[in-house]
Amino acid sequence: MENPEVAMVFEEIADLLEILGENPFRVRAYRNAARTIRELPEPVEQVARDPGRRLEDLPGIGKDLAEKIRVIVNTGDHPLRQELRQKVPPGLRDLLDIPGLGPKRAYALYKQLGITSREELKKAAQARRIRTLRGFGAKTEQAILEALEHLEEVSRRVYLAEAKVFADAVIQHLRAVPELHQIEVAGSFRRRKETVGDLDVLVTCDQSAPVMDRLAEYSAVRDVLVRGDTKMSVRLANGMQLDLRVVPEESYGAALQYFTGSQAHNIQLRRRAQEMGLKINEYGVFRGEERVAGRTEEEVYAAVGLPWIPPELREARGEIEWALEGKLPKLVELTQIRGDLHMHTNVTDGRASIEQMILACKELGYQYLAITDHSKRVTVAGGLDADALRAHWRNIDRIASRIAGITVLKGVELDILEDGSLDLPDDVLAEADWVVASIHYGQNQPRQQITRRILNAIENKYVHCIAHPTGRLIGKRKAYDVDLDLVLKAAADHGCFLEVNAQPSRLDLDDVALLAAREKGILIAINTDAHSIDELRFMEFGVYQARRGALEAKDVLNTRSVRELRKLLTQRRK
DNA sequence: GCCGTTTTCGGCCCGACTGTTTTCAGTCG
Repeated sequence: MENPEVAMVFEEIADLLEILGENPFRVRAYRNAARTIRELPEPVEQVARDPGRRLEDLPGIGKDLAEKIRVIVNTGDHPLRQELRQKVPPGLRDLLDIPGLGPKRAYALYKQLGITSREELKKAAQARRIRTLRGFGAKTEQAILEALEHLEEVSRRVYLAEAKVFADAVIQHLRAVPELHQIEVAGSFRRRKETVGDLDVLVTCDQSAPVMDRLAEYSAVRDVLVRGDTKMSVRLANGMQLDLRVVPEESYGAALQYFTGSQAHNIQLRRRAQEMGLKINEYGVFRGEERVAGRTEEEVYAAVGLPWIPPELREARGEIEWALEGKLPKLVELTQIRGDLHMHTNVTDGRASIEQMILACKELGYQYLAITDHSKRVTVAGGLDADALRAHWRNIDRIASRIAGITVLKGVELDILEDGSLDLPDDVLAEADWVVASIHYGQNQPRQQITRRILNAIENKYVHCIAHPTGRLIGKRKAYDVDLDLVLKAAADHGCFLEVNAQPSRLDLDDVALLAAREKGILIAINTDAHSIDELRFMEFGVYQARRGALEAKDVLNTRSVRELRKLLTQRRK
């Protein structure tokens, strides 16, 4: 049983308990457990079945939840969920996604009007029956109707890359206001999550009116939703909501910390403050009435005895412990990237020529690049057979010899075929400087089969790296049903590299997998998989994902010099 | 339901906002 499945049982139990008005801390315990399991880098089922391991050692898992996990992995479900479903129709959970509706009101709607789905809710609202309930009014009823209309848009998350286009543009637009001092986008955007729901923009300024006026007239603002003295919300052209908050200078750091989150990180931080007799809120760190910090984030963290923690790590995955022990990683930075090892040219499905790609990489300041066009199986992309590939490589050599100051590796994106074999024979691969292997076909194979395919590739010494190792397309296509734990183990054992694919829709390996890969000492290549010159700029997003996985420069293959790189590639083939 | 060099019981992050209400519960981030 997969971790997300186990986590979903606990999530549902948490929702149902909450709707029933159970102890909120008991609800939180189930949610914490769900999160722990979802982010566990190995199958929780494996921990449960290993007599040498204790589920109780996992954070937030005590005796009771450990037993429940055992029941779930053995039976696929837990009686408590069934019991709760008797008391609360499961459809009621769907109401929790509607802004303004929480567990209490959802239960009131069910108890008093018998509503058990969004559809029934809509009918009741249209019939003006909701306003008759105590605690509800005409405004709430109207808000529910509107929320139901726009639910898809409201709950939509966009790729970080898309959010960044808007965030950068808004910041640039607002900077023109002379009254503006500081401005930054907080929230999950600042933590560089792979998708972003809305933008939280913080500013300090002499007067808020000119800043808000300027935002209102921005071309990408579709609607102004709310405008007060210190807060303004707008809807952007792509459907995203943007919240602008004006905060006092002396609270800027505290507000930035607060609005950057994550919520789980903030809870841990505040608990620590509490133990020290302090209180943290968005206005500062307080001892009694006295503000002891708040102007900068560094100040806020220092007030609770911690160094500043990079936003990408603020997910309550042990970063506060790292900070306390002086073990915070020195995260890899874009400027440390010396080359890009996965890209395509117009010889297969790319848009730019060999020469254009080389020149563009040189322009980016890289020391090297690898050209990795598709192998023959990928027919839709015009994949190359052995002869065509050899000719392509000769061509690359010829063009590269004319361009000084950058090293060009002759590579290939080698298809891992459905039967587990590789698309080109070893003698051809041996002639390549660099081989990335990946799956394009047979993505729906059962777990064992598809895992075996990837292991075959890892075990072949001519394969340097596995590209986009899970094949997911965020929000569009699920990952292959691959046993990532086995893949990581094999990669570590065989010295095979794994990729973070920097395409905004891919970004796999993801942060959680990277944390596990880092533990195992696997070297990660951050590659753009660019199909055009523009896409070389996606490197930034790959680096963000690597940072969320706590990777340092030493953990990343393509921070190495050409010499070191060549040495590592040779080692792999021994 | 979890957790503990102040605790095995009594805590569990914190404040703003909204709409509904006459002092606040529910929701949200």
